[in-house]
Amino acid sequence: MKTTRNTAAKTAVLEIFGKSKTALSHTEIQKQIGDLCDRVTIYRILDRLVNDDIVHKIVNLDGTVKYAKCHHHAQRVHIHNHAHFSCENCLEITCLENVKPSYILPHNYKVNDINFTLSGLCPNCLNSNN
Amino acid sequence: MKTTRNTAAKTAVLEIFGKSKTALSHTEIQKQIGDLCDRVTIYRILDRLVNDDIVHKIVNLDGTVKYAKCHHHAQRVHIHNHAHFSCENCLEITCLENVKPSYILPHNYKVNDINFTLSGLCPNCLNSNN
DNA sequence: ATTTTAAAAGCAACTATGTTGCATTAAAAT
DNA sequence: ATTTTAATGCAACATAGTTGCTTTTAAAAT
Ligand SMILES: [Mn+2]
Ligand SMILES: [Mn+2]
Ligand SMILES: [Zn+2]
Ligand SMILES: [Zn+2]
Repeated sequence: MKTTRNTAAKTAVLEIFGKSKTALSHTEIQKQIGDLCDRVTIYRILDRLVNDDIVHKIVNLDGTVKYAKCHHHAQRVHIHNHAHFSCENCLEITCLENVKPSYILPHNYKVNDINFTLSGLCPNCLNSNN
Repeated sequence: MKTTRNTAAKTAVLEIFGKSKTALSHTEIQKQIGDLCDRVTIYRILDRLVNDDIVHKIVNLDGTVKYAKCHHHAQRVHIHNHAHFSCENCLEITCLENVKPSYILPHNYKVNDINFTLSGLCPNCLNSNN
């Protein structure tokens, strides 16, 4: 069993996630980290955090990849089956933890992971853009 | 109104889509196209086909982007709200045209597009792997 | 407290994917 | 046949992510 270590960089990344209400891309994290660590290190930290079910990965229709903290640890089978909203205007991606899709799958499919992303206009942009 | 033209390259791409039962990446199409046209041309054809609602774009959790023919033209509001299945073993992505997620969104969100991708093991790989 | 060990980081080089500008070609309307 | 402009080719660029290898360092063992 390989142990996971608490490094300065990892702590900084987790702190950034803690402060953010929206999902963050590698680049956005890098901007906040500055030169505290190398950009490769951020990639590796994100990989580890995803592996340890501490953050989850969100892939948008435009190809951008973002990460957000998990708010639902207890479960044994850890699937992020909630929706994500991607605003085409402000480009923010938010977890909609309470929006869970229901669907009926044909037999003989084994689902390990779900990516459910809705794009459009978020409440903020819908109001101001009218 | 700008008109769309039928070129040799576009015809070839459409033919490739016609023959394929699974979704195709730019690279996969390029391999089949050979040197019939430049790789940039394939990108531009795919963009046009997506714009014209002839194919739709699928983004997988591993970041790979694939395209598949649309089988549902008639509708006015053209949203590809069906599920896609991405097999972690054979790496094929298939449209599950009949699997449509239902979900309840909070007020004030305007949805323009949906990306709903399930990853796991497809029926083929589930059988042969165990 | 000191030593050990292997996880994590730094750095450079590389790959993969997608984009842009501009000159040239060719589909299709006239 | 001529005209128009969508589409292509090509080169250069941009961005995101990966890999190999050495060095550093967290934390376990002593
Ligand atoms: Mn989420
Ligand atoms: Mn589809
Ligand atoms: Zn917004
Ligand atoms: Zn499979």
